[in-house]
Amino acid sequence: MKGEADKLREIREGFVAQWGVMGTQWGINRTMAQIHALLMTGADAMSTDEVMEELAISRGNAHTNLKDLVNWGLVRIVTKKGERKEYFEAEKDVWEIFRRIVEQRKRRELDPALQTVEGCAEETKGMKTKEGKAFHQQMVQLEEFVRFASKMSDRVGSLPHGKAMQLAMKLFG
Amino acid sequence: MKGEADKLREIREGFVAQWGVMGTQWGINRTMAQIHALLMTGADAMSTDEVMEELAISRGNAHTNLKDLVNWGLVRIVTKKGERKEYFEAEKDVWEIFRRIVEQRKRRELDPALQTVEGCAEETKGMKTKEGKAFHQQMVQLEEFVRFASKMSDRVGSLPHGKAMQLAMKLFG
DNA sequence: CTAAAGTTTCACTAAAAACTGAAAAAACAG
DNA sequence: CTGTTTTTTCAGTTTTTAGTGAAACTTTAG
Repeated sequence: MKGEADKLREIREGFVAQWGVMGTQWGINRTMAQIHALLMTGADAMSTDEVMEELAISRGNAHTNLKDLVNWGLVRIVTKKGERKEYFEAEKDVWEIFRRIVEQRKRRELDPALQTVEGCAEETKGMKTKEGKAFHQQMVQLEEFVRFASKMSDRVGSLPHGKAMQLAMKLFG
Repeated sequence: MKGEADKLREIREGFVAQWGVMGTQWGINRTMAQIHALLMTGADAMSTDEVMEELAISRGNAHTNLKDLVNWGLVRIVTKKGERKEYFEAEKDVWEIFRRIVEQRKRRELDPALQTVEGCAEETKGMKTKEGKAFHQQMVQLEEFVRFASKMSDRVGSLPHGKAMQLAMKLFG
């Protein structure tokens, strides 16, 4: 008969693998998503070596992706007293995870888009031809939208979990 | 002296190129983003050959990405009377573009995630160990969140432009 | 039907991204 | 300091994804 611990390990491995696959579809690399899943579902913080072992990946790969996760604010470094090694621990609160992701994506995707679109809108401001006006108009629309999205991201980031849910539910029924 | 048309062409080319770069960061391939930018900022629908010419890409590439854009609902096929060729025309309304993207991403990213997480929550339902309970709890949290996100996506998709802005502004100031 | 125009597919190539493993650098205990 | 442990970097390799171009297929005009 199979113990509960074995069954859990199996299910967890399945989750980690699946999360990895989904990561690739999200435009995140597989390893990073897998490490995240692993840390998110584990009781204790893990060392680089433990992560390497568990996922059968190289040190370089483990290291880079752990550090990337730290940069995303999804994982933090902890140290155990008397030990020299770094351990990694994931943020587990789902709303907090969401906030961090929104924040980063805003920074990486929205902000650069805004710059581009702003520039194009500015440079076509006074155009007189039909094409020029249409292009300018399109850029203005886009700019407005990106600004809006940007603002929304900021707001989401500043709402605490419960409040957000409440408001959103009121808004959308 | 440089004419307005020339300047516009230059700016537009810049926009198309930039949009392509941003596409890659969004996890969308460069060509697809470029074609989208091209069609979004042009007055008329374009044929496959025109797109090939403008972006200096192969027929296969142009074809595949145009069809992908059609599948995303961001571009539609139009035919000119008396002509046999297919022409492609982009949705230009920014809010409508946003809705389509939300809809597709939900289908491609949220729905599969929900399945995975649901499964893991279900399979660990009755677990008795500390680890088992913790894992289950984490899965339940995730499931709730994904369901919430899913619902929000649907709601966004069903709101008309003006209404959405209004409501959102009220909500977030 | 036949031929021309247009669309789709696909084996192959090119480019980009991810990963490895080992060496270098940094941190630290004694 | 010196030796040991741990972290970081990076040149080279593998894997994955994107793109090419020509052939196959489809559609329609004559």
